[in-house]
Amino acid sequence: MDDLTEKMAQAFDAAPIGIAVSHHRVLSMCNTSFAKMLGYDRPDLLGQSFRILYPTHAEFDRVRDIGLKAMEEHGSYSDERMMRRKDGVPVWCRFRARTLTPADPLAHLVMSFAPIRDQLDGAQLTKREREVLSGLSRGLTSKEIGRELGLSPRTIEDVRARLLRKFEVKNTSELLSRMSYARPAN
Amino acid sequence: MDDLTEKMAQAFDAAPIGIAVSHHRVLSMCNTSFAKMLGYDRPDLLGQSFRILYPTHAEFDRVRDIGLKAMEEHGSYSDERMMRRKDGVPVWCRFRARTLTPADPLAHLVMSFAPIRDQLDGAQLTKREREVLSGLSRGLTSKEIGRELGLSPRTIEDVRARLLRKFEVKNTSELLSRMSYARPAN
DNA sequence: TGGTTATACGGTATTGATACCGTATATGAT
DNA sequence: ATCATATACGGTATCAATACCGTATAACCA
Repeated sequence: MDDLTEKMAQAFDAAPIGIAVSHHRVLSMCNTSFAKMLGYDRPDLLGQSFRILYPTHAEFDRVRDIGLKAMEEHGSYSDERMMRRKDGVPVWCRFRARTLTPADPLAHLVMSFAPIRDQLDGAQLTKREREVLSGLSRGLTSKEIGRELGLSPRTIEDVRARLLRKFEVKNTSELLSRMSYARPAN
Repeated sequence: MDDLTEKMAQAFDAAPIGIAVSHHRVLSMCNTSFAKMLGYDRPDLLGQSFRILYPTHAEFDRVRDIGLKAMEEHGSYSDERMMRRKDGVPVWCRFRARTLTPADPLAHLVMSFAPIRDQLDGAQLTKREREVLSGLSRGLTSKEIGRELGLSPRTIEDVRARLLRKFEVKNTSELLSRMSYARPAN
């Protein structure tokens, strides 16, 4: 094997950001940063379903279809999401994905994960707050988020109001300018 | 060479985030995302000084000492910085670095670079668009931004509408979720 | 020279966001 | 046990955002 490949493999493993490869939501490769970020050793993770890295099965199901359309069109997608560490502590991450198979995005995915807040901050957000935040960052209205979560739009407004209070911001725009991030260029 | 190394090298290159390795500020390895982000092909970059990737020599000097102390203590460092694309266009990045040689951090660095703003196919934001974006990210209304810039609120709405069209987003929330850290106008 | 875009401003109409009022249940902490 | 908080939902009122209609000027580019 050539020196170039060796160097790339070393850079992969030493990267200051978590990187993982999946095939149909099963992890086939990851670097040390990724494993450590989630409290595992790499051998524990290889071959595992991504299910164990999400807080709940519902969350695992929910995120599956998010971004599928963007990946079919642009080959890439990003958002922010909560991952679950081995000890159960939630980790709030900037997530970026690129598919190598745009026709069937989940068939071969390469992802990067960067923790954006310490665990304490992340843990302070409730499940509902994360779900609503996810919708807001995708530009959905209260009505649309309510439909997605099977709740009254009125309840979404309550949750959003709580988020605004917690982060001491004036409105949703200011909230998202603090919580969100950009899609990777390709 | 074993299959594991091969897989790691593939993941490195397909990662949705720029990754680079340097020895004393000379780039020894990078992935395709990194090269493309800055408008190069990888072979153009290998062996080059990082100098060419910064807007000015002064900026190149300035960032050298930034984070050195943090890396000596923790082995890693992160900030936001401006990189310079081959065509001269500045690119704002979330920068993360890990040193493999804490005693002399710059001796062996592994870095990740994530653009924090969409590239819009090379097109750039106008001065007005940046000014308005800055106001929006601070949660100001059109009326408030208009007052700040000495313009009619109506004009602010025009600029905002243009931003929404350019980035193909539904509303200001989705816009800001992609733009994070809007920079004040220059 | 005409076409495109950015800028700047006016109007109107509809929808969404935000802030209040209220009730109710469940949970967890002091 | 009481208090605080999260959840969930109803109403109303007001303001902002968004999408249209229009005009006008200036810059740049083929």
